[in-house]
Amino acid sequence: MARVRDLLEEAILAGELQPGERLRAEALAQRFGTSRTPIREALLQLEGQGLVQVEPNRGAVVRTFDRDDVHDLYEVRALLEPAAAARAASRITDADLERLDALCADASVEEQIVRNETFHRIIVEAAGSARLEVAMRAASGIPRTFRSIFWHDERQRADSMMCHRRLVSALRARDAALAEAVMRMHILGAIAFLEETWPNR
Amino acid sequence: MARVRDLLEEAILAGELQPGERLRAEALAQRFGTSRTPIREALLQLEGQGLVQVEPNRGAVVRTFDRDDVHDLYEVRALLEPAAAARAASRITDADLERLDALCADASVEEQIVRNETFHRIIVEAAGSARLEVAMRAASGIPRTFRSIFWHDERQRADSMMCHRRLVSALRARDAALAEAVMRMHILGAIAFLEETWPNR
DNA sequence: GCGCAGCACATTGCATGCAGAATCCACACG
DNA sequence: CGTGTGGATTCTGCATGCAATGTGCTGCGC
Repeated sequence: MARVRDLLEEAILAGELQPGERLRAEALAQRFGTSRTPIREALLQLEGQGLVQVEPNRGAVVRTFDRDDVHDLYEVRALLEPAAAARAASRITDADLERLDALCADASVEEQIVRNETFHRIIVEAAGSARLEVAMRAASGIPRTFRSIFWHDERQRADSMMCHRRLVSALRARDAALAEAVMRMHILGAIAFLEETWPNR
Repeated sequence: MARVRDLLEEAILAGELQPGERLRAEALAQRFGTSRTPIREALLQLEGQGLVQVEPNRGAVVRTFDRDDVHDLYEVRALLEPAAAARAASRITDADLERLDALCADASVEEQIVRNETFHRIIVEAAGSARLEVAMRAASGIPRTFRSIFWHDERQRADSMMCHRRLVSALRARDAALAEAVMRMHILGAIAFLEETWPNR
């Protein structure tokens, strides 16, 4: 079932299953070569991650995101991730620092969107707080198309990469306050960009 | 199934099913008068709330909480709830303010533990952020015995009630900054008490 | 032509059977 | 007396059938 859940999650994040799309158990079961039971279980788990909406007796749909949802989500990230970065500063391993470094290398835009997710996930995991991790999981899942808004803007992309590099050096220096500040700037910057690009109502 | 999940959740929070206790599907199915299928589904959902640990092919247990887990949990709350209070200040309805007021009335210690949960839940819901709500749900579930540590201390209990009352008046005055500050003090106070009462290691 | 009732179909929710994994216990061996 | 191995037993994970709920369509009345 974990396999089915991960495949489903990936299909939603990748936009293969689009927001608003009805998720019929039988169809998904055939697609993944299982029965309806593991599908139901996966859908319930993904509901807990905010990716899917399940209504009793009416089935599941991929959750839709409007501008306010995305804004909402980034505000929660702005609360959690700076704290994660601060905690990570004193705990992150050299191996993870290497991985973060590698993720800062140049790449195509599509590649960067995926790398960005990995980058942030490594930091949250390095914070070593199980609760923080589940809270982030609940808060951060969103189809990549919604993030691509940020990554297709030249300046915003450059800003992000700069923040990432500075984050790595702050973490390497074990400077919790700096890591926290950079992460906060990084996310608040994204919110500001969102508000410019996609003004409220 | 929602019914089964809520009953299970309540049984865990109430301490009826104790931390570490093995949760066998068949036994729970009999207890709730259903089959194993809805039980499995409920367990998976509760895993997303951090109340249960499910290991593939090995079954589910009520999650155990040690001092560090509780500390961890309160640190995440310290990040989320002040922001929730700030948002709630401009959105909370008069009806909810009344309910909060009512929850501040004197009551037995047991009653206060339950009321405290309701009090905080109302504020988080009043914040009107779906993501914040699920993040809090992921972060805040814990059997009540662990909270009773706080509520059985005379001074800590008085402090908490004072914070609650000041929160209500800040919210009523629509003072976001004050509500946020009071909530932060409330939770950091709890953390400080935890560190005094149950020192690290 | 429009709206509503009733029916047929699609889909979910739950119970149950079965295969396979994990656990437990007895017994043999060092 | 402790340790390891084999088999019986328990339990989970999944597939499937069936009942119940929801949906959409057809045809009838207006």
